[in-house]
Amino acid sequence: MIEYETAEGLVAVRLTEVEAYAGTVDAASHAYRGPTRRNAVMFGPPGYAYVYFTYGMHFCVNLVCASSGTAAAVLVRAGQVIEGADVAGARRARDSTAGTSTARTSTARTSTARDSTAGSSAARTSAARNGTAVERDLARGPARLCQALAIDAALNGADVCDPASPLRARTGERVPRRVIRSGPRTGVRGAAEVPWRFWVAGEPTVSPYRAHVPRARARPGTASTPR
DNA sequence: CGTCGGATAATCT
DNA sequence: GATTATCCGACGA
Repeated sequence: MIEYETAEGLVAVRLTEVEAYAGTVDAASHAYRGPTRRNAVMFGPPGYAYVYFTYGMHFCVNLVCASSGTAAAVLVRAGQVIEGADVAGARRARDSTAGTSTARTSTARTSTARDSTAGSSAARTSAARNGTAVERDLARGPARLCQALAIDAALNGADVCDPASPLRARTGERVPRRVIRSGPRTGVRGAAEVPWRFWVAGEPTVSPYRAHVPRARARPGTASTPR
């Protein structure tokens, strides 16, 4: 489990999906080419958060795993929000509507209905609230998880093993070995065949797998000059 | 359901 | 200047 406590409240996530990165010997790792300013935390002692910013808009969080000098870390990819779903949902709604026309979200005030755990298939009432899907997607993916927890660059280097730290990793219920699956890591270019993505079978909060897609950006010279 | 392209800025060469 | 450990909305079936 990973949890973060702020003035807005506590949000706790039970992890269902992670990815391992092996540092300088792993072509998929940010540490592959040696220490830099960005990956410095990974080369430090274990038990700290390595937070990076990517695609110009997203944060992702790793937990550093090996002792100083070895840049091994685990990317926290997805999980189930088990506490503070209302806070997490408000953050997600806020952030995703940043660019759209609708600035105010009607769901912000009535988000107390998070009781559903039984087999009720109710939900998709009309267009207003589709609570089930929203709840499932709260932390489904590394950037969404950071959004739900409000993790940003300020938390890079945070001590996640200190119980007094606002951001902390905690041991939860043990997952039986046989329900853990593994496969290639998501969206990475180098060492894509290495099966170091791990997830809990059958969990709806596990993010969909996506292979790396090389993205050739629009031509620098042509884009800005309409004619 | 599925695939496709745009957004957007820190980081490294 | 190119690339990116991503997400979202649009569009087609």
